Amino acid sequence: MAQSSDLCDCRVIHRDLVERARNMALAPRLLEDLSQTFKALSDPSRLKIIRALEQQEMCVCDLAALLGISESAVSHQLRLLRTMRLVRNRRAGTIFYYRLDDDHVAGLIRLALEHVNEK
Amino acid sequence: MAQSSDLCDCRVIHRDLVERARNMALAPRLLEDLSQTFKALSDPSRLKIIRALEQQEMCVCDLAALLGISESAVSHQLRLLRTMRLVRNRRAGTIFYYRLDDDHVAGLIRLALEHVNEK
DNA sequence: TGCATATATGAATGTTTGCTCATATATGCA
DNA sequence: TGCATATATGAGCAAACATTCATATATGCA
Repeated sequence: MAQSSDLCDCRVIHRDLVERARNMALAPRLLEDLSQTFKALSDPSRLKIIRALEQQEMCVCDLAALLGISESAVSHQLRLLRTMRLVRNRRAGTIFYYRLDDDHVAGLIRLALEHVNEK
Repeated sequence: MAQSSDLCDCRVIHRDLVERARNMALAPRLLEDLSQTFKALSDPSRLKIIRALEQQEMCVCDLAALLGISESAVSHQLRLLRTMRLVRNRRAGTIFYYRLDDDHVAGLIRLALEHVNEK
């Protein structure tokens, strides 16, 4: 393992800053989860789904009608959102109703909207 | 324009819910900006950069040393982050120091970390 | 002015992603 | 049990992406 030997590169201007940042770096696993979470929010179709579920439970075929894409496509996206624990579902017969998993999701959308609107 | 004629599809189970969600949908432009913002946060390299800049200003070559990737790659990523107004820079001679653009960025990271940690 | 340094930009490339189509599963009801 | 409905899953493909390499720009200094 390159300990901090890779800091010996002459192109590093501020070693102390680099070292400090390195010490406070997130664990690789955490970093990966974080990026996957943001990635799940980075697609317009998935954002539309989340916005809709902020207001009400909806089933797969309703979401497909809302977005104007196939139910298969919606199902694929919902699986991804479920994997990231952004949405969850409940079964009612053959129908699955989806809703947001927790409050963080809506919070993230709200904060990002604030950022975008502040031009 | 398909008014609400596209709601006549027989696969729509709950027309009222679909209609309500449609009425509250985000403007296409806003939706696109939102997804681009999250996309900017969805890459591990860019997240490392942002985490580092949460603590201190840093220049391009320091960030390259920290991440272990080329300065060119860092520069490309910084341009993307600048475009999304997530970071900004100041010039000091030939060196550019980067920092976070506003408080929303750190807030988004904090919220997403809460979500990820709540297993 | 001319050279060195620090960063930016463009083209090229291997990888990832979102959708479609076809097929599988699982529940409800006759 | 057998068929219809609602959703899930897998393979395949075009588009988008992150990095590298080569080159361009711009500041500082001799």
